[in-house]
This record gives sequence, C-alpha cells and structure tokens, in this order.
Amino acid sequence: MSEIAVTMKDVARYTGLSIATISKYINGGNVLDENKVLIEKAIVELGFKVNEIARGLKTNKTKTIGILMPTLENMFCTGIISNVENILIQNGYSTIICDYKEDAKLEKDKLDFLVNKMVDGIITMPHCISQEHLQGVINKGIPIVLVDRIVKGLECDVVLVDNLNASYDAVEQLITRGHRRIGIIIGPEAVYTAEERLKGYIRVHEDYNIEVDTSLIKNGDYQIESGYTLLKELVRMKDAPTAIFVTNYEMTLGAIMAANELNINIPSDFSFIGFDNLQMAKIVKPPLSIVIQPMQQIGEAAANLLLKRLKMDMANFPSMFRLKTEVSIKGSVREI
Amino acid sequence: MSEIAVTMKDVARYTGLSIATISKYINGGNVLDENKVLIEKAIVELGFKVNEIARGLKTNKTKTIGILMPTLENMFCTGIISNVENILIQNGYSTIICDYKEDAKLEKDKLDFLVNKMVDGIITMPHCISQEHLQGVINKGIPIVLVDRIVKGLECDVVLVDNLNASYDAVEQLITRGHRRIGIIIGPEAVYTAEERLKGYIRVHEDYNIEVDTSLIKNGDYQIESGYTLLKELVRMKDAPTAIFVTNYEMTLGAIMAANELNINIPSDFSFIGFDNLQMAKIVKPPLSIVIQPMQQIGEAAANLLLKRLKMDMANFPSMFRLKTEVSIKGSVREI
DNA sequence: CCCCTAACGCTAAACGTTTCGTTTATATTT
DNA sequence: AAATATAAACGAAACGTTTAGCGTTAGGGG
Repeated sequence: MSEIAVTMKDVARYTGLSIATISKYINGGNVLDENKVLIEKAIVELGFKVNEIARGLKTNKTKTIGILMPTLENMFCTGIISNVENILIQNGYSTIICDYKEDAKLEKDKLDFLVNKMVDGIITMPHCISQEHLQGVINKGIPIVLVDRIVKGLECDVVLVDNLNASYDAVEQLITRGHRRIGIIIGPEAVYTAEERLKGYIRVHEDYNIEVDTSLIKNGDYQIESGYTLLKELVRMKDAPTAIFVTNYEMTLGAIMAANELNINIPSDFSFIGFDNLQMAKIVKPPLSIVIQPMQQIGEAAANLLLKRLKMDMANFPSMFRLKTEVSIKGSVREI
Repeated sequence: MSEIAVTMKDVARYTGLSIATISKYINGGNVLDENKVLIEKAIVELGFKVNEIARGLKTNKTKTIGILMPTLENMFCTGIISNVENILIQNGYSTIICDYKEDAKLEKDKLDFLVNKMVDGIITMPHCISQEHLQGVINKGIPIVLVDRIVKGLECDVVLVDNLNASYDAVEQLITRGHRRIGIIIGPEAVYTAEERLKGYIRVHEDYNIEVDTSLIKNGDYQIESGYTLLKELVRMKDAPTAIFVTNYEMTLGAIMAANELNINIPSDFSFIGFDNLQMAKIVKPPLSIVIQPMQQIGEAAANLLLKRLKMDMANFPSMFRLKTEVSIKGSVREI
C-alpha cells in the first residue's frame, strides 16, 4: 500500500551522479546541461519530490508562514486570510492557517504549534496573548506581524485600521445630519478594535458637545445574534435613538434582520450605519451605509511587511500601518 | 536576536545522561525517578522543546492532519472545520487548514503541499481534483476522508449528507401543502451536492406526478448575490412559483434580502425554505423553514473515521457515512 | 605542451531526532 | 558467592537533505 519514498539518493543512483549534484540542480546551482536533462528525466521517471522535512531540518527554513486567527466564522478574518495568502503564494510561501476559536489557551497552544512547525514567520490577529509570549517567539528569530489589533507593550510590526476615526467619521456623518441620540452596538469590551471604536464614538460626541448617554451603548459579541437582540433593545427604549451604528458585519446582519422583523422602516424610523461587507450593503434595501475596511490592503500590507522582514530588512522596525477606512453613506441615513 | 536552539544534546550534557535516555524520557519510556527529576529540571532550565521537524524526519509521522477546503467564505465549510478540529485536538493531533479558493490548480497544489508537509492524514471537500491524484496520495499511505462530496471512481472513505433526500424531503413538504410550482435556487452544475439536490427536486416531482418546469430551476454559485438575483428572477416570472427552495446558506441570505427589498410577504406571497444556519433561521421573521445539515456530526464522523484509519484499522474500507438532514418547517411555509 | 582557470562534481559532515543492539548496574535466585 | 534475570542507560546508525571544501575535467593562452 505505502509506496517507499524516492529520495535524492535514488535519483543519484539512477543518473550515476552524486547526491550533492542532484541537490545542486534542485536548488538551481550550476550543473552541466546534459546532466540537467538526465536529472530531470530521472526525477520524472522516479517521481521524486523533495522531502521538505529533511530540507527544513538542514536549512531551518520551511518557506511556510503561519496565520493565526481568532475565528473563521467572521468574514473580516477570512477576507484577510485570503488576501494575505494571495501575496504569500506569489512569493513562493505556503501558509498554515490556524483558528484559535477566541480561546486564550488555544491561542497560546497554536502559536507554539506554529513555532514548532518551524514556520518562517507569523501573521496573527491577537486576542489574549501576552506580550511576553509573543516576544519569546520574536526572540527566536521568527518575525511576527500583527493584524487589526495591537498588543500593549510589544514592539512589533502591525497593520491595522484607524478604528477610532472610522467610528468617529461614521458617527459624525450622523451628527451633521442632525442626529443627537445615536445608538451604538459595539464589540466585546476586551477587544482592542471595540475599545477604539467606542473611543471614536465618545470623542465625536465631545467634539460636538453632545452628552454621551451610556444607555445608548450596547456591548455585543460580534455575532449575528447580539446584533439582533441589541437592535431590538435600542429600538424599544422609551427614549429611543434616531440613528444606530453597528460595528461589525455579523452584528449588522443580525440588526437588519431585527429591523425587518419589527417592520422598521429605514431610514424614516431610524438611520442606520453598518460595517464591512460591501456586497451585502448593495443588496439590502435601502442601500446600506457602511464603514468599509480595506481588507485587501490590510492583507497585502501585512503580507508584504512580513516578506520584507523575512529578507532581513529591518528598516523602520517596528512599523505601524494605520489604514484608513471609508464611510459610504447611502439611503439608510437621512437628515432630521 | 535569534536564540540558538536547545537540543537533546544540550539536555544530555546538562544532565550527564545520554541523548538516548533523554529521548526515552520525552517519549515516556522507563527512566529512573531521580533522572526523571533531573531531566525535567534541565528541560525547564534550558527551555528545551522537541524539534518536530527532526522528529518527523525520523518517524515519518507529524501528528498533523491536513484540512483542505474549497473556501473559507462559507459557513458550512468553516463549521465543519471547527468540528473536525475539536475532535482531532482531543486526540493529540494538530491541523493545517488550507483554502483552495475553488480553484482547480490550487486544489492540486495545496494537496501536494500537505503531502510535502508530511501530514499523517487528510480531510478534504473535493472539487475538481482527479481521482488519480487523490489515489496517488492514498498510495503513499496517507489516509484521506472526503467530506460532503464524492469523487467518482475513487475508493475512499467519505462522510456526506443525503443531499438527494434532503432536497426531496424539503420539496415534498411544499408539495403536500399544495404547492405545484416550486422554484429552486441550486448551486453550480459542476458541484456534486448541487447535482444531488437537483435530483431530489426532480425525483419528488416525478413521484408526485408533477411535471418539472425547467424555468423554475435557477443555477447560482452558492454566493449571497446569486441568491439575491435569482430570487428576483423567480418572483418576476409571469407564471411565478408559489414556493421557493434555496439550497445553501449564502444564497438563502441573498434571497431573503431580495424578498425584503421587494416587500414580499412570506409566506403569504411565497412559501420559502432555506438551508443551513439555524441561528439565522430563528432570527428572521417569520421563522425560516430550513434544511438543517448536521455539521457537527459530519465533522466528528470525518475526524473519527480518519483517526480510526490512522490507527491502521481498515475495517469496512471504504466506508460511507451518509448522514440524514432534518427539515424544519416553520412559519415561512404555508398551505395553499 | 604545459599550466592555469573556470566549471562542475564529489566526499563527508552536519541538522536533531528515534531506535536497535549492547553494556552496565542492580536485584533475585540458587 | 556465583549465576541469572531485569531494568536502565548508552553508543551509534539511521532519516533525507544542504553545503563546505576539495578534486577533477576541459579548454585556452602562453
């Protein structure tokens, strides 16, 4: 059943050359043209494949990048993964995608797993991981690029979005259209992006001299259901907001479903701004106003930054790419 | 910057024991209690970690499973991944998740990548991959479990859902409630599950002696947008269906958005049955009737089957688990 | 015709494990 | 006390590569 593996030794024997020459050929060294032909033939004939494990043992390089994400059930995460991967593949790298399911222990374990697998670099969206733990990995010579979130106290390359101003801008759009009571459905308190988005919400209120009513701030968990539940809560308040801002895709989805269910007319009953997923925003009626995160840019910037570090180019370390979001205002927002 | 790696040799030197003894200890062999203490201390002191690459070279085992999926942008896929992973982790295996982006070449490449990474086994939802290619991997002694789809001509373990009857049952529910013109939004023709679901639709029509009107069959691509577009097409037909059946989650989402946009009242204008995602089905109003695929069972069955093969238990090879779906009829369906 | 210089190929030593066959130390039996 | 059995530790050879460093070859200039 199990075919015995073909090694360089076999190719060497087959061609009458030495193992070293085969290795040289494989790695693009100088080999006589006639021998090139010979070796190539042997490789095809025997079905030789480089044993990456053995190679990795020698070189301490695996040409593999680890991607460590909090979840795969969130299209922002998977979107980034996709874009990162595209760039890496173009550069001859493979990827190992890990999902730590928003679990602190798993996050640590999977990080160690990646290190054990000898990945050459890591791109991660961190959650609970400690600064020390990541530092340990970096000290081993494995470059890390953080995505979407920073880790306090850690000197590390990072690519993220200006969440504070994303939120600021979105809410400002509502304020300039006359809204004063603006509900916000925000992510879990512990999550960096949620914190920042809340800060933006608060700051814009301050800047416009509007008092923040904390009862308008609803903490969800970035899942569909909390968007659904919290929108209902907001709508049912006795002093309900005139506009609602939801801060990620899944909760936006849930919120819209709740609005449909309650026969709420957007924007006449409420103005509404959601997050992410342009595709959906176009589909909904009225067209949804959303904050658009540049997922492609994020993924590409992270991948390119990591590639740079892998080439031992440590210029501007640690660098921080803070990408701008775009607020797309469509029919779901009205002036009052 | 880069700490020099600690090896067994260092632990051996530190403890005054031989490398062989250290290895024995690591792998749970018999070692004097006093030496156990000594070694443990050294390991902690030096920060030793087994080099999995070197170990893999020797053992030809990596305790790693490859999961190869057509996309991560589909919650059916990510749901399965999650459940598979849970079981594997419990059994001491790690996973490498690969996304081949529904691309034939990438599917082949990533499969080879996994083989090169010396994964001990593979779980995949295949698409265009040839029977030969997969057979080649199996011949190398790497067990494969297919999920959700079969590959024609390949003797291979597989875990899937009885798609034909899933579709049959759903449509039957509509028929027994008096519907005769039933629209269906189906996946791409080339995809196995789509084929099967269409067969079920056709067969139930035959069994009830209802002629199939092919203009009621709409081929989508399993994405949100096609659900949106195709629902509109169906609704706008001059001889529109009285019920619509949508055959995956993403398209269901799109279809619902279209329905909302057109101010269609479900179920008075149309009866509606969707697919997957119980969470969403509960949220929508009226509660959505859906076909529920047992994602957890699928994932667990696939993982357990693979684990069995990894223990060299080849009983009932190739086995096929054909799991049953459940049709949950809620308010979105009415009698006419 | 010889020597020099490239160009190419070879030998052998790593890389960090596991594992086989042996040796050494200890305990048990006679 | 000698003989034997057992447990623990050891040395060394693998696993399939890469890579110095050295040796060989052929061709060209003097």
